[in-house]
Amino acid sequence: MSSSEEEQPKVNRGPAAGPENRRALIAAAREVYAEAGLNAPFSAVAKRAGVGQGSLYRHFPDRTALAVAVYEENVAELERLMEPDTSTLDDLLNRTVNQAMVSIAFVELINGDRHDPRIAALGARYQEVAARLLAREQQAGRAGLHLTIEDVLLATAMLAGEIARNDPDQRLHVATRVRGLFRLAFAPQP
Amino acid sequence: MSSSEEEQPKVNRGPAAGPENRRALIAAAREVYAEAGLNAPFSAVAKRAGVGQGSLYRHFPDRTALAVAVYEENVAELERLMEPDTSTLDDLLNRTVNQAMVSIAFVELINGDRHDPRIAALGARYQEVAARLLAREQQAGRAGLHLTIEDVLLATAMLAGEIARNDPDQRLHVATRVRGLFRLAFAPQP
Amino acid sequence: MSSSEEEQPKVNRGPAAGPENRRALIAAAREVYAEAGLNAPFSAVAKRAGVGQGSLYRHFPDRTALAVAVYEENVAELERLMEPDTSTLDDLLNRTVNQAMVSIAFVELINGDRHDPRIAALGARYQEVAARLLAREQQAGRAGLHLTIEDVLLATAMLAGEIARNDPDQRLHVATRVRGLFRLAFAPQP
Amino acid sequence: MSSSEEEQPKVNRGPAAGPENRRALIAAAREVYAEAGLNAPFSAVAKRAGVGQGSLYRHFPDRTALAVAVYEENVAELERLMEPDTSTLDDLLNRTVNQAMVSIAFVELINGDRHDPRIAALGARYQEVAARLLAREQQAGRAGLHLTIEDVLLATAMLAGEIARNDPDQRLHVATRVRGLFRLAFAPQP
DNA sequence: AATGAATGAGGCTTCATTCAT
DNA sequence: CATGAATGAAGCCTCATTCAT
Repeated sequence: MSSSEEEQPKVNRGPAAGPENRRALIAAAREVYAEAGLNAPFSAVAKRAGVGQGSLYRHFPDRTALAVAVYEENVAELERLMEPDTSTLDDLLNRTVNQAMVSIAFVELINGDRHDPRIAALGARYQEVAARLLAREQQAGRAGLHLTIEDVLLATAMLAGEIARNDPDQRLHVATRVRGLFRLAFAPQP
Repeated sequence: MSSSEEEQPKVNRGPAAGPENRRALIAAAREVYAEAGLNAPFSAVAKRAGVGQGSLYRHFPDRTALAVAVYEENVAELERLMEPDTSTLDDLLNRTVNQAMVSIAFVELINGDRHDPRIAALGARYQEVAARLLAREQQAGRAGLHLTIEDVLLATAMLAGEIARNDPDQRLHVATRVRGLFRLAFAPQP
Repeated sequence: MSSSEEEQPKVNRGPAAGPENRRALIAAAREVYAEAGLNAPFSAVAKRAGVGQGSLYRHFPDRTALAVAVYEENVAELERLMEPDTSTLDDLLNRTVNQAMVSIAFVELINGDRHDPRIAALGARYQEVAARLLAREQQAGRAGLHLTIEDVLLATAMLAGEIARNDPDQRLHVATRVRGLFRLAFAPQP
Repeated sequence: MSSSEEEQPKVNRGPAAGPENRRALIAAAREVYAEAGLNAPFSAVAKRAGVGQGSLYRHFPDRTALAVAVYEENVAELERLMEPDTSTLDDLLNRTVNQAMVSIAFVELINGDRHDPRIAALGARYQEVAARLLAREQQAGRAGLHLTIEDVLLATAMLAGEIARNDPDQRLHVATRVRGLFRLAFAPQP
């Protein structure tokens, strides 16, 4: 019984643990947020990551810093996925649904304090993706010319928000109906 | 600071103060909720109402009881306004916008714990109003037959939610664009 | 549905209700104490008695006053039961067991603040009963001459206290063993 | 009041204070319990120890954890003292008297929620000590064969309980009389 | 004299944040 | 740089007690 069941007294591994801790914290935060929302006790993240409170504060001086780090990855994924010439607004909605269903807190963050520059930066990247898709779809005649980028952003925000509000077992159904509404609203008008 | 800012030592005004306190609490709650959302400290409501903590608990044994009392009035107003034969789905959206703009927390409540029977009751009344309007509009050919009552409820929830998320000076603009989207989605399909 | 299920708004019955209320309060207190001990919320008694808080305070200005009123009846019963020439120390132990099993709080009271004159008065009456029994038993040669009244009081107090500490389903067993010990200790010594 | 009564603004002394705080908390608890019983405000312990509320909770997540820590020491002492071959049941009673006189709450604890596993563990150790002594005394012919371990446990519990109920200046006297009773009850029967 | 609401102090517990090691 | 304990403010809720009616 030398190692597996021991109560690891958690030796100070020194500076080397830096980047590793950072990653562990982000991963832990993602889990914690998914379970308890953005308002989960900050300390719960440190505990789940198996890292000291102090280290958490060193890496992420406040709540937002951590949340931004977590969801920076979400946006990055979105950018990657929307890259190909063939991706559509519908893909964006689709991806939005998936991310929202996995991680409700993303919505809370994006819709939280939009004035925080760090959040605004994330938002800008998101908007960039949406703008590209919209332009392409309109040129292809698959999206109405009445649509603005703002409309698209509003639609994704509302879709994600609505999914977040519903019980997990309702989400698929809700997502389907809401996307139905937006498809009608996005369609080229006669 | 001669009289209004005094720290009233707060004399026991007796049972007569009961109904008055109840009203004061609801009013205070409406303000507090508007400023800080549904999760504002419960005690802040008592303080703002100028009422003891205990009295708050006597009148409203828990958070939800208070919120329901506050928003019961909103729903009642809605019922009254949607009564006339001439009211439309558009009126509903319109009213939703107004209420949401005044009191963000209404949305939080309705979308909060929908399993709480007290909240469900409020929700049912809301749904009743929406259902009546939808039927009438469909008969009049002003709403598409593809629409279900659920679509309408989702639309109002999303509209209100989106308004709530935005800064006050953005709300009118946001409301306008969102309503534009839903008008397209609601229209009779060719 | 005129009377049975109504939410009696509890009309102020005026002075007439005085004595009746007093009795109701004592009865309610006995129940409440039995369920939750002497430290049960004072207000719970008023509620159970169906009487206003104010009336409770009028009749019994403090916790002790109420408890004393409740257990005055216990002592009176004891006095009555120990009256006959044939009653023995064993009867006293027996009765002690019964009362303790019914109402643990009696023990708490007697063992509470013995300096409170009201409690002391109850105690004196109790002691009087015990003294009479002891004298009689010693004369009859059924109790050892080494015994003092204090011994008897200590024994009953400890017996009651021990019963009170145990789970209800253990009490009978505990009472039996403890009485066995005291019978040996009380017996005339060779 | 130059230095000892100062309102120390309380600087964070760092982790080093940990073990020291733990000891201070146990010591403070012992005092507080002695003065006000096991139900003394939990926070009073923190205050008396000169330690933050949070630290108290960190060291002892609940009331019972603290009480067990406090009285673990009592049992340990008992075990040590009853070790020698020459110790007797009388020594146990004697020691019980001493501990009870110092620390009333020990009795409350052991007799409190016996179902709590932590308390049960303490109780088991206590019982073990008593059982060993009883066996030895019976073999030596100094204790009656009618006695069971349960009798001994009941006797010590009642003795301690009775001491706890009395005013400090009465305790020695009470202890003497009660022990007299139990000596008779424990003696080998003719 | 009864009623029951009002009041607020007090105890509990949870976290955000700091800081010695 | 990491660690994890210390700190205390803040919100929660429950009563004991008072008092207008």
